[in-house]
Amino acid sequence: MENKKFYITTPIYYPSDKLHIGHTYCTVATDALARYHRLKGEEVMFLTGTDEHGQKIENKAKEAGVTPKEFVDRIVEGEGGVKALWELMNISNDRFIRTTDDYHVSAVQKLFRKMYDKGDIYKGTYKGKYCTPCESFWTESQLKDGCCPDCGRPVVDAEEEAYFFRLSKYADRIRDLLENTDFLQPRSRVNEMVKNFIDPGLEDLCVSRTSFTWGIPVDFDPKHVVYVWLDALTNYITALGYCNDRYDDYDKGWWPGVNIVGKEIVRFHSIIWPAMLMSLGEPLPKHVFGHGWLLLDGGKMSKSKGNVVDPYILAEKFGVDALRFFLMRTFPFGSDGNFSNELLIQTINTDLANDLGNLVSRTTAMAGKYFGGTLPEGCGTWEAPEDCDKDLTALASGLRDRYEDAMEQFAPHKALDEVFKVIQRANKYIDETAPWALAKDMDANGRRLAHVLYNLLEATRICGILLSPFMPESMEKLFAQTGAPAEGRTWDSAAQWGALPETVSVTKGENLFPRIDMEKAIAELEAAAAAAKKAALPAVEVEPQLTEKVDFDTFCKSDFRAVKVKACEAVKKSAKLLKFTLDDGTGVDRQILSGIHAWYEPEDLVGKTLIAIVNLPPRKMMGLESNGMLISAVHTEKGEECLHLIMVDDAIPAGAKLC
RNA sequence: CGCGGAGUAGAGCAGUUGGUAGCUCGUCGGGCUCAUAACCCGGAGGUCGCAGGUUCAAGUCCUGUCUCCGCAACCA
Repeated sequence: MENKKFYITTPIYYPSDKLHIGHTYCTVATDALARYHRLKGEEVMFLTGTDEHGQKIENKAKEAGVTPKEFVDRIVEGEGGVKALWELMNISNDRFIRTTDDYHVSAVQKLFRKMYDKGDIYKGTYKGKYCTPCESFWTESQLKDGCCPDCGRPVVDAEEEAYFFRLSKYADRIRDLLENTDFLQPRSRVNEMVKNFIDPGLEDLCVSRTSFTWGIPVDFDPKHVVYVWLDALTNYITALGYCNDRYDDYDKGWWPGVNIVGKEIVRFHSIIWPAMLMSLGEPLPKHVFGHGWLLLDGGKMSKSKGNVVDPYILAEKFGVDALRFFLMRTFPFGSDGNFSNELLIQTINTDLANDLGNLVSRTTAMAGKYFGGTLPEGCGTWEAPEDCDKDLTALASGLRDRYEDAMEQFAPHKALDEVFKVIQRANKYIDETAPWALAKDMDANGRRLAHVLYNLLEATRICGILLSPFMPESMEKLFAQTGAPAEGRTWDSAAQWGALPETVSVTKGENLFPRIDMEKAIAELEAAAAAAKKAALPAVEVEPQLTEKVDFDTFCKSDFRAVKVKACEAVKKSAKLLKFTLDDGTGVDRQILSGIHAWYEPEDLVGKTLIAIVNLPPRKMMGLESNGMLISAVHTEKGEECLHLIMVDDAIPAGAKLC
């Protein structure tokens, strides 16, 4: 019997910058769904990847002084890059596609031609507003006050030759797909798409560009590159081998699959993507699910706001599983949610430390204390179950099915809620049965006590199985402590109360989820964020050089001299100023004030030979007169100003002129 | 202007097909001591933005209205 095939994808991310918690959210969710289907015994293919073409990356690479490929290589493969992040987050993707991969490039060219031959792609003229300095086309609606939204300069009417996809031809079928099937989820997204885009009428779509070159060339017309629609969306099938020989899974029945996407690209996935597949004569995705966003302080997180959350820091600090769990547990998958560090820590403490971790801890501790870690034979049954026994077993036995319902609806937050109802019930069960009281008379109550502990282990086992798609590593540790064997960790066994052998060996191990000190952790996170911000600043920055020329005579008028520090003291009531008494070779002491106390202590400077300009007009500072200026080298390091006084060889006599 | 979403206890949020308003934190009181100062029970606290309407019954449907947020060609 062949197992059911399940294909699931994340969007391919745009590697113009480091990925943040939002990308992590999406990928973790898809991973949990993939692992859930694997747990059910299905054959799973899980794809993620990167969308590497386009003008923005071309520009970013230019700024960085590297080729576009070098630029994306660094972000995708490099340290702290996309692949490293997924590895850290324990993402179980089977494949990773980069749109710069050879097989994808040639496949896109082939299917472009296929659609062209069919007549669904045709050559036309792209008319729009063009910003010459930015070399960008804009539509009427994109313009800000009639000017380029990027640079604010005026735009001109322009047109260029381009290829178009006959999207309009498929409008009716798309409307039907959206309105009358469960293709697009959650359902709330349907109205948005239909009202915004279908109702006003679908226009044909420009699918090629000549204004930049970082893309897949149209092979029969190489001055055009394929625009992102065809390039990016088709990754879901080229990665299976569609139109290429690299893989042969497309023909093996892996397609159609499920596309998990962020809400901002629902439009492309629910209108353009199915239309393209219709044109190619291929099956449509089973579902496109548009999840919500993680917001910060109620607003969008973005690089420009400087409020992006770094998943690396969080995973390192709180653990990968805790972070994964938090993301899935806290936010309804289909809608937006407000991210905060406080909420993260609170969720970890409440659900993982207090409820689940503590349940495991007290259960395993008691099994060890009262039975040496192995419960007696026969502990799985009890002749006269009390209400609390029935309650717990009933709730836990039915858990798998309720969990499955939620997961099938793409509602992991609901599935987790069901699991934690059982965990909370189990904690209550301990209070109700009071094992420590039973343990006082083992002769009379030993069998009852063993049964109580067995029930707790069973409830924990079932929860552990269902939590493993979310927290794979931690559940391994949990099973190691509660002694559940491999056959007691399966999907089937999650619906079987009593699947745990009675005499497994139970060991109390380390705390699965340590409690987090909220105040301390928040303080550390803020410090880390500040440090990261600092690290992002350029290592060394110097003032740009002046382009304006100064004529030689003017330069010669500046009288630079070597001077020796005879005395130096801080100016009272001034944070910055030092007062220098200098020997300038004239025999008369010269006094200069300099605002460098932040960098130098006065006693360290006495006797040094410095450089000063001596013919500046006198100037009063803090009531003291300064005659000239000491010369320093200044630069910025990690956003911090640095200053070095120019000190020269003490062999140079006071008053020596610099020229 | 258009489209979409949100307004529910002090805070943050749940509330599939309309039928006694829930959760986490906080707060007040009690219990327990197996456990990660954790666990269990109970109390206080909400006219579910506002105004109408449908209904035996509406946070849940309809109409109007106010406020906030997002989207408007690629940012999960």
